[in-house]
Amino acid sequence: MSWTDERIESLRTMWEKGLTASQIADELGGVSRNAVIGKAHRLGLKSRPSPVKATDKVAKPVKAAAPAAPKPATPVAAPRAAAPVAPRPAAPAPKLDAKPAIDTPNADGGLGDVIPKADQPRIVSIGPGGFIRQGPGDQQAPIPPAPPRRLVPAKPSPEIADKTTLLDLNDRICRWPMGHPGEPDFHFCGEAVNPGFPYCVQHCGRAYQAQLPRGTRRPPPPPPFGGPRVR
DNA sequence: CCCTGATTCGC
DNA sequence: GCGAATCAGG
Repeated sequence: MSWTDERIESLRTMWEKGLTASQIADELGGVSRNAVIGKAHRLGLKSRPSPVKATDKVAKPVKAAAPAAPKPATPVAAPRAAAPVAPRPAAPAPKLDAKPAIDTPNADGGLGDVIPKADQPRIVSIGPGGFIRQGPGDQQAPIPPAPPRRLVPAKPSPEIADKTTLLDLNDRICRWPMGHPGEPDFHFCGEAVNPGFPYCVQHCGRAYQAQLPRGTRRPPPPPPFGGPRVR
């Protein structure tokens, strides 16, 4: 697999959403966790609560320590420690624990209890497929074209026999995705659409809320549509 | 052991 | 540029 623009874009999004490299690799498919991390770094986006931090304690007695002897001309090649070990940056990250527990698909209908995030400067809503909708003020990339994740040939299986599949979509039923493309239970909402919109009334609320007039106090932050990994 | 991300380095 | 191998903390 190669890093197409789409795949890179997905990688960026997921990485910024806090997904682990494994999850991202899993989601993208065809790449390893390492590949994802490597790519992320090459893209410049890095640094995230890493389990490995400052190794300030001892001068890495990993291999070929030899702190005293400046190794004049060691015949025996010193594999990795050949270069002078520079002190690691060790960013003083302000301890932010707790995983991104943002993913809590609220059951339909009851969006009553939601935690009013006071420290959230701007409202970011999540679009179908877990894509972030951005306000007019902070557009950054032309991602409007359909969220192209891996699409599978809509394999018919007993589990989705009564679900709304890709093939069942038409302009009168809600096409809000439930689950993730490629997964066995992936299907669409299937409710009657809110006339003029591609989604039912309820999902229109999810899809368009970020575009409501600024004054409209409508904090119930979207129970973010399942992050990639709902199950 | 498992997981995580960071880094190195041969390709 | 890519990613396996490796390292290192949880």
